[in-house]
Amino acid sequence: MASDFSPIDFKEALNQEQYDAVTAPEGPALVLAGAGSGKTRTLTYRVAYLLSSGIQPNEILLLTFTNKAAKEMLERVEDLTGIPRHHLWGGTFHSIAQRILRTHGEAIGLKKNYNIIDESEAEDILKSSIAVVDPKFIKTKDNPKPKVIANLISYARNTRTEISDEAADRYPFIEGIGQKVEAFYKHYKKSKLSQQVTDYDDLLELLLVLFKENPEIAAIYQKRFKNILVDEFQDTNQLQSDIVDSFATAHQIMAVGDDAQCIYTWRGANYENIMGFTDRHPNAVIHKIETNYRSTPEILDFSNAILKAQPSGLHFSKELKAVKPSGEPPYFVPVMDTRNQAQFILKRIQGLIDEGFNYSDIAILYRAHYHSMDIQMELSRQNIEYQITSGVRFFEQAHIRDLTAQVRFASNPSDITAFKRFTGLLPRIGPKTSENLHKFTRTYAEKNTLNFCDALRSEVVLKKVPKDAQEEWESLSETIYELNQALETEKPDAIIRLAVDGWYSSFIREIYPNWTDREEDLISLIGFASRFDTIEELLAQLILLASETTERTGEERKHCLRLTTVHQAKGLEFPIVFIIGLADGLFPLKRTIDDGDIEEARRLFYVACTRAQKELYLCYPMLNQQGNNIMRLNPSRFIQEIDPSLFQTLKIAPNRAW
DNA sequence: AGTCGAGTTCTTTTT
DNA sequence: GAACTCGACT
Repeated sequence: MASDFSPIDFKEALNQEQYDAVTAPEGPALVLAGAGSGKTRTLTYRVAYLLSSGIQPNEILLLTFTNKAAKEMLERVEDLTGIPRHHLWGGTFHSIAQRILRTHGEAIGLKKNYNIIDESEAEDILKSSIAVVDPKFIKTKDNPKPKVIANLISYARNTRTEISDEAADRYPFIEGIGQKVEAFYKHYKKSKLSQQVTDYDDLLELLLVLFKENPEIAAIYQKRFKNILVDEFQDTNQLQSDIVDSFATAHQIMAVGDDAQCIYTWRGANYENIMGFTDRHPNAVIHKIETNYRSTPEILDFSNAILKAQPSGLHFSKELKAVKPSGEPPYFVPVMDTRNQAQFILKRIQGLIDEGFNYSDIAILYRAHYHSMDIQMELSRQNIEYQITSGVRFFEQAHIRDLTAQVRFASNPSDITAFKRFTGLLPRIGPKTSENLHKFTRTYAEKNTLNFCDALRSEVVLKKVPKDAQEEWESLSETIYELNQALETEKPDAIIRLAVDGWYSSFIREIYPNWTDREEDLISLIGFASRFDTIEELLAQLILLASETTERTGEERKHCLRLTTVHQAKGLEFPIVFIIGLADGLFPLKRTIDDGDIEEARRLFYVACTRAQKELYLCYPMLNQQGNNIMRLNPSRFIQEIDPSLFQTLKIAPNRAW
């Protein structure tokens, strides 16, 4: 209990800037916290401060951008105050929305057991919708692909613009594209509702619909959350901003962010949210936190110089002030090519280890995953362990999705998307056959007033299954039926265990040569499931926690070298940072130069550099070879625009040892 | 009509 | 290495 904890000495724990923000009186506040200035610290102490001044845990809403951030902050609050983290409402916008919809969704036609689908499933549904609405559309070569349309729709929804306008904007040369995409979307929406599934954007949109149509439900939360805190405010989009507004009707909000670190506009992040905060909350107080505890003055000077190249007027002026002792200016390292780059980095790392650094002190950052290929190869060649926050996430692995699809379906038999996923594993069953089977079973079940999962294992249905699949079908349908029955009585972990031991366990043995690895994953899923009280909550979190990457080896890997994209490195810090591929075409990417947002790429570079505490290496490969053709590359424009006195160029002769 | 297999192309960022 | 295309096969 909180009383067991000695009162926190806020004055002692914080600097003046932080203290002012943490103890700010009621009313809207905007905290502009630069990189490394203790943003998380400020936010967690703010929560602790509120709690210590008598606010109840369930009166605080803490909205974060990632699950990781939410977890970290709640843990720190718990350490500080002793209040268990689950007493607080903290999480991503999506997970909070999910939580509320699970309770009140029925008011807008969402059953309690609705399922959340991921991006690829959403694409599949959209694709079938397009095929229904306009069968010729997909076959016409000049038309955008379903994936691109899905992207466009999502962007429009997140920025709260008309889908038809967005489509017409992007494809002015396609006749009537606006109406078409609009029609696709309408069908897609209907399809999801009939399956009782929601995509990511639905969670946010439907929450707003729920609040709008049911003011009495909205009032519950508006009244309850006396304090709303939003992290990474610069990366919120219009949809999220509207959600914040729908909670904070009395301006009881503290937004924390750094406009210089806005790197998600491609996902609809709206710079205006932070820049126009004081307009929407007229009495807002701005707190600037500019003391940087992370980096040497040299690294900070360099980072500040990146921002100086920004066109003026689009940002709050700020300059990070260093308190750390002086170090070496950042190294600019031209290398021949990416292989050479890998060799340089490995040699230098060896040197750093000899100097007494640990592998875990070192991070290698890059713009895109594939930039790290050569480094990865070199690292495994030399048997150096590394931790990579890779593109493939735990939940997205095929076997995890196969298994959860079964549980999902048993829990919500209208989820045809899930049905297609696992039935499609059987021979001679593709999307079409799967759909027909579902339709047939439904009619049969209705006629005989049978439970759907019961009907699935009947003789009549079996006869409709292609011959090659019938044997597997008997075992599969039995498992689905068992799962469905178990939902009533069993806990989530028991249900997952049932699925792991069922049809799928024999199936993976036949399909995958490395089935033992995969079975291990599935078994770890049972452990994960035991953390949840209801199967709905488990299924939701499995999707929403998708970014919780393959961390099962997490514990033993903590001590090793980190490879990560700049985006995923946000919020982290390392004594030694290597940024690789700093050439025009790689960072910024060619695509960004051609038709992207250079300003955002520059902010991304700023984020990358401000991760470094002691030493920063900027590697520039002069040649890039893709396939057979070799191309000359220019140094990244972001380095060229910086005063050369702020960094030192390292000349490495091909054979010179470090 | 729908599924399967071989061959080909191209790699952003995440809830 | 995955995702997509295209032609062959049931």
